[in-house]
Amino acid sequence: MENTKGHTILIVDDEPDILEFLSYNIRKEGFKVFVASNGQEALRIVQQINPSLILLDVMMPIMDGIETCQIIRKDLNLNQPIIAFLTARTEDYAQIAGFEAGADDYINKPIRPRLLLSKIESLLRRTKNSEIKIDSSIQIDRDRFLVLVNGESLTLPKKEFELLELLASRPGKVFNRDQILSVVWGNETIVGERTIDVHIRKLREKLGDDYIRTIKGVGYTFKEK
Amino acid sequence: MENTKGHTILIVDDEPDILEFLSYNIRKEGFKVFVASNGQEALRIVQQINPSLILLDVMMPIMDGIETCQIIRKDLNLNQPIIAFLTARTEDYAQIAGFEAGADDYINKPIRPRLLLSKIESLLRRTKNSEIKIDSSIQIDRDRFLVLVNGESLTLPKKEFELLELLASRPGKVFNRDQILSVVWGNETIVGERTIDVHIRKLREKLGDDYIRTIKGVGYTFKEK
DNA sequence: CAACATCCTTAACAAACTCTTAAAGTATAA
DNA sequence: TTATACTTTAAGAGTTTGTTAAGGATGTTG
Repeated sequence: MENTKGHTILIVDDEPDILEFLSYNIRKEGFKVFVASNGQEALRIVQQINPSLILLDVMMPIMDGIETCQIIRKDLNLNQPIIAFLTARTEDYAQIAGFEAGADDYINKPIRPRLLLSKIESLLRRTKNSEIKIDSSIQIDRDRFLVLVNGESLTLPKKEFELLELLASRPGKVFNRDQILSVVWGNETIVGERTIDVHIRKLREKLGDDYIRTIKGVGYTFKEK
Repeated sequence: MENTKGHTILIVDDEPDILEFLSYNIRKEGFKVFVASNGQEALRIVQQINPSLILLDVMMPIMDGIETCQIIRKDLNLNQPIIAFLTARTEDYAQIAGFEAGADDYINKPIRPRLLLSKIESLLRRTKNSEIKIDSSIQIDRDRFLVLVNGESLTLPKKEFELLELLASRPGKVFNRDQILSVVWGNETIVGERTIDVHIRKLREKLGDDYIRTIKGVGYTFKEK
């Protein structure tokens, strides 16, 4: 996979302190950073630099983040950037509006640099990676929580999706029950012996029996190729 | 089976506390331990020490674990190490990305020393490369739990697979019944005298009679070359 | 807020598969 | 030849997984 460094990032916030704090930290990691202090300014800059990622404050004078986001999403000439909103924890209503406007993620203030940076890297990685294409007959879209099987699109419940995502991330590899449990359920959660099987059952019901194979005494594997 | 001690382990994490905690515990068990605090440093050290196993934090500054893993996996000059990711359960996306990047396993934080050590031992027990290639006519793939014989792929039951794995791990070497029992069945399990023979029978049935030879009064051996 | 829907988990039983054993047959070495 | 060690077969004991239904938790809608 490609190095995430060298990407262009635009930060939009009306508070100069935050702008400086963020740009300093992000620049230090080797990204190209541009800044804007309101939505209008942001739009102008976006046209010129075509950033890979925009960190967008929600509450700003002149033009707020949600409006800005909507305008960017409608602009078909743009190489659509990843957009992450910066919000205070209390503005939870904003998150919903934000997703509707086309945001990819949220970052809560106060912002911890280290967490921010790893989130940025993971967001940038997602550009290339948000779709797993197993073969022509099945596709997994992480952003939309969607699975395409033979042209039909399915939305799976969370656990089923995560389980499928894990198995499909390495077709052919056999995942044993411990590995499945600790990825999908976490190490602390204790669930009964049959829980995995039931979810496998449901996946097979929805996808067809050809995709997931049982290796008895070992685990499960997603069909290769 | 070979002692797992004496292996070289590289631990990579940006938090000094974790680094110290882990290296103390792992060293105590007799492993050679090296440490690095980010991906770049890890890459340099890997070149020099060629570790058997790398414990790799996902979120790190400068270069994160996933990128590091990808680079290592692409380096054909390297004797490919086993790679286990260290993750917090909340970073669920990272776990899956980790598998895609070529991880063999992952260990969830917070880390409990006992569990960690037993996981390390079980990881090291695998051969470094997950494929044993005996010759052009037979191949054993642990990841996929698969045996390729003359182009045909077989999935063997667990015990048969483990037995074959043992014999094939050192073609030509004669394993006596005690050795086979203690590796495949474990030292505690007591099974009858004929059990091994029956499994050998089944293997010969599936692979053909040419691969496993009986040395009467001594044990079994896998054909050399 | 009641009624309804969805998801996750569990429990109980069924089904499938694996492993072990016993028993009888065959090869081998002394 | 005869004892010993291995081979082969088949049955059933044992283990693992599949399936179904039901209940609790949570979310959604009128």
